[in-house]
Amino acid sequence: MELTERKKTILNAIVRNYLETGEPVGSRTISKYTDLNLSSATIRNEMSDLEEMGLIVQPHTSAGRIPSDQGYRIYVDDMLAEKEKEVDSMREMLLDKEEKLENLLKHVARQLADNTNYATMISAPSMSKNKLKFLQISRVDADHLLATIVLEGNLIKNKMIPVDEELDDATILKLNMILNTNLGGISVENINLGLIAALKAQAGIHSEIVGHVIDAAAESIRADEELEIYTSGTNNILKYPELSDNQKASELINTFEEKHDLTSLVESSLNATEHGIQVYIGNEMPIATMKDCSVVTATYELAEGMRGTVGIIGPKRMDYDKVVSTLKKMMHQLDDLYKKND
Amino acid sequence: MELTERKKTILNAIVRNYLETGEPVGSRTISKYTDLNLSSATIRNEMSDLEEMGLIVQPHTSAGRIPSDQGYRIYVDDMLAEKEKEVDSMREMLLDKEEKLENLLKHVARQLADNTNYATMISAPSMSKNKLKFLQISRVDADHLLATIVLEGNLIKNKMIPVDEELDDATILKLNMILNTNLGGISVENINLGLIAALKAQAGIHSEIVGHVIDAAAESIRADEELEIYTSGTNNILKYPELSDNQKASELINTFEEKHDLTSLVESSLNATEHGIQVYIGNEMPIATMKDCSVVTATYELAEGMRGTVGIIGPKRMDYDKVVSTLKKMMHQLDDLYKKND
DNA sequence: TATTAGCACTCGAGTCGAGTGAGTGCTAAC
DNA sequence: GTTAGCACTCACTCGACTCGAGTGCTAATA
Repeated sequence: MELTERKKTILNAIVRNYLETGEPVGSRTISKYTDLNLSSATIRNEMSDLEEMGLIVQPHTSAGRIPSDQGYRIYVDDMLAEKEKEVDSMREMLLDKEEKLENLLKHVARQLADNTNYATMISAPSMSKNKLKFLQISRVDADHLLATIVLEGNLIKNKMIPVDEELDDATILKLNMILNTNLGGISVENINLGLIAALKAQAGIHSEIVGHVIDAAAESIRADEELEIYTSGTNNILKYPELSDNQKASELINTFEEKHDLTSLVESSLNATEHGIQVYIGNEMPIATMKDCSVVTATYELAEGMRGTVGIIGPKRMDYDKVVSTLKKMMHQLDDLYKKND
Repeated sequence: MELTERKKTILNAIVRNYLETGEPVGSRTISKYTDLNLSSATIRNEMSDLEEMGLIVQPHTSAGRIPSDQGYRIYVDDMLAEKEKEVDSMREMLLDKEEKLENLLKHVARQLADNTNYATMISAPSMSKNKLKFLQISRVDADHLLATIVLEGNLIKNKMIPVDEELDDATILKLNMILNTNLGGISVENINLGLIAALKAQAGIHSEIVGHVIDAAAESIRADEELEIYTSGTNNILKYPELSDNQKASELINTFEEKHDLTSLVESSLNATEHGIQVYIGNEMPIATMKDCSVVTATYELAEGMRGTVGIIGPKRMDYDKVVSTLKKMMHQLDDLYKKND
């Protein structure tokens, strides 16, 4: 069966109405809601078709219809196409460019949650493509060295390295020289075994320490990779009856607190090459506990390769329109912020 | 009216029973539950007295009784006195001593949540009494210095310092010397204006940079002070009907996510000098959103002055007994961990 | 004097059935 | 192709009713 223009109009009307009320919507409502000037009976016929096409469903006989995941999908795709052109003004969000990255991210998450009344998440930018800018080893006490690693974008990592023998200043100086000349400007993912071997050869008897530093670099970056996700507005979930069922809500809240599961969403979103905004509806989601939710994600990029994901999580009947606008706005701000910052 | 031994037994029985079932408990139940061998009628008389004394309340006429905050208080105090002696074996919790502090704390929070089925929080240890161990300034690029600060216990802080003029190696070496000789071994709270002035004098034309480093030290430590609290098991709140009312649950979850409000609890607990364990019941709590909860807190100390708080948050009818045991056990482990580690 | 048995009373929770209304599908007429 | 009309479905509401756990009071008992 073909999805005629009229069917599309009716589907849109159903989705919109349902987004507002959260109640199944009936034929009579649509017959008044649209300017199609059709009687409820006609609408009923069309709705019957739409149901057959799998775009709407009836929770039970003699109830109105609600959109299926597929129905939402069509609505959302249309909306996104529409949004493409639209330049859109909304309440300015305040971002302070002087904040530490961590605080900035938390701030973004909170602002989005406050603006939308949904739960939000943001992942720290992935560092693996980021380049090493500065490395340094310092002697902290008799049996500890401190490795300090600065990445492009001035992100800093530290790692304590236990040592058996105390190193003298000259050795440390030499090691620092070796590290910086060989690794400066190299991206983390490009540090390969050959490079490591060459470094160790140069370090001579202290090759072990070089190994530690490299491990530290790799490890501390990878550790972050896994887990740095900030969330906000988790409690908003309880505002939507369809999610606040105890069992579901509990699982959702746990997903947000543990954060681990959210990484799959982040990855999925980062891998999607299309226009920044990505929408996952119900079962399209890579996370099982979220099958009753929708998520709108966007990808931001602070510097070459430093990309992260922002996501807004709500019920399937979330206000996609507003969420997409808000996200786009936020993305612009983040972009601006970085460009000025650099 | 006096709280006779018999009344106390009955009160205890009521509390215990209510902790288990969450239902108001009636006189007949108690008459069987205790070995007092009293008829329900006698119990009723006693209960009537207990109610008059404000230790139990009736949710409505013709319902059983439930403990009031005051009633819980008596029960808990008794229990704590009892626990004082008890050495207690329970399922070993796994703590890996090699973890980063942050991960260790998260781990502790999660373990406690898993073990108790309540929500948990842990504050990072307060640093202000901690001593500076090692300071260092490095030139990262033409217009940025990196200040690295290591505290006793090997906690590391970093701060980027923008500079106008590029400093030569000799100057940086000199500044590092000044910083380490003057500040090494000093606790953060003991850095006063006189000391700062002396430092700046020594630094000569680079006094501004010294000021920045000190600011960085103070600021980064204070910033942590405010906010480093980790939570786990927030979703457990929804397991208890008396808390999972939408409005209350939402506020609670928010308190846990924003974490800011939890600081008052941390402070209150740190200030209480008594035997490590502290119990807050209902309105005794410094946090308004938690007036239907109880919190059991414990204080841990990793090093001289580095004290933090662990808290377990549940409904007023939480299993105080188990919670206290679990907390004590955890505290021992943390203590052991540090002593071996050092 | 303390304890107990007995009884009337209260009140929340659950069950049942009738009534209501929003909604559908189908059919026949326009 | 559209519409009016009608029978039918089904969740929801609401009041009447029952049930049972629990209380307080009184009078009898040890």
